[in-house]
Amino acid sequence: MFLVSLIPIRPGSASGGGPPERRDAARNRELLLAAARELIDECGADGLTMDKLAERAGVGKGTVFRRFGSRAGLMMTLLSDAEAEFQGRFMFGPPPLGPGAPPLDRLIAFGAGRIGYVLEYGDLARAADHSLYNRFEVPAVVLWHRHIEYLLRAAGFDADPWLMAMSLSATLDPERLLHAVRVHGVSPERLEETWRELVTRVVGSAE
Amino acid sequence: MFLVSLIPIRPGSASGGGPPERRDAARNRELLLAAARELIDECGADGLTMDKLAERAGVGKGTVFRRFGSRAGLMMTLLSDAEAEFQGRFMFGPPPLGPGAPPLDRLIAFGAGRIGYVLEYGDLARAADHSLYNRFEVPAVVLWHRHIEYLLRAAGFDADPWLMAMSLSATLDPERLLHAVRVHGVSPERLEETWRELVTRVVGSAE
DNA sequence: ATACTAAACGGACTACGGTCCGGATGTTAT
DNA sequence: ATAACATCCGGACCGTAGTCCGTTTAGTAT
Repeated sequence: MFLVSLIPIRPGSASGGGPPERRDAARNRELLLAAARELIDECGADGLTMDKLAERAGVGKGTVFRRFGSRAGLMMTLLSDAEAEFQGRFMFGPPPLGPGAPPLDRLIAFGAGRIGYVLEYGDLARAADHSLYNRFEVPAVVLWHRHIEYLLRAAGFDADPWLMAMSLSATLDPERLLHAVRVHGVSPERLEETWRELVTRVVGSAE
Repeated sequence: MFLVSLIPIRPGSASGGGPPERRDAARNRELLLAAARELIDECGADGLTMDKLAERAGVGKGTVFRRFGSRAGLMMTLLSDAEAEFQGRFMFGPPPLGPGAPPLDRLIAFGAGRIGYVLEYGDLARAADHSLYNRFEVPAVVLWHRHIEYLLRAAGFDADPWLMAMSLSATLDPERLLHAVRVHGVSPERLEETWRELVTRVVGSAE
């Protein structure tokens, strides 16, 4: 089963190609991930700074950035298990999220799944999204986009599915979802219902 | 004609309430705005730093932040004329953007107007959007949201117009629009067309 | 004019993300 | 075992947004 990484750099020992990782590097990665989880437990994802992380893990700051590339890269790594699980569900899992259900049902389920994911991981998901530069070029983000585009096409939506997929993705942006829930008290059910309404109408008129 | 400021702080001598501004403060504001426009001409909006701005204007850094609150606040101030003009058009101007046209036509025109605005001001609009904290609570942003919500209701959309307006707003986010245009070569016409498609379908099925 | 006060000033300071490079370390070929 | 080499390490360093507080100054009352 092919999964697309949330992170653009080597995720460990797997993912073919290059030479294997040196043992000290692997050890430091584990130290860093453990320290990161500790810090997030104590201070929340927003309270994690790269300096604190380096100190806690007992490594230099350069090591942190060599491993993860950026703060967002670190957050993506911490989410990669959950991300892989979600990818597995919408690509190969049971309907309606996985293949087998009508495209519209899959689209609705995809949004609900993504909303649940974002609300579950909260600040972590938001921090992982804050790439600033290539926020839209992260492999996993590209995959979501292509999945939505594919479902739109499958549902018979022919007018610029690529761009419409981009617009629909915008709706699921973690920052916006969390803001709606935390500041305006919107319930997850309302979020899911609005997504359902949105995609139903976008796809529905395409028949 | 009531216009809602893009910036939450006193925009100058007008906007009643508090005591008038001291003359040195007013002079420094003008110095800063002139210096900011110069720097943006020379280095682009992304190349403007608060230190360079303070130095160029010949004032202390503290003064810059007392005036504008943040980098995003400065950018909003620089955009406030254009923003006021846009507000005037969609609230009081001629149809289809202004009142008089059917709600759906106004919605379509609003998106097209906003797309044009974002593409015209580019990095400046993006920088102004980067508040990070209360990005969604800026008065002008709230106004756009309420305008979309109002038009949705007027068009007969009854299922959670507030949240649907938020979803539709997400589509017009400067970062996304600029990314689509600059990285993926999407034309403004395609953006407008997708917006038209989106709101037509959302509103259309509501009858 | 003078004294007084509230506002504004300036720039040193902090916090943070991210970069750099000389030195240390693991891996591998001989 | 040794040498050679690629990789990794650490932490000093940088640029930037934003804060703080002792000092200065504009407006005002006398």
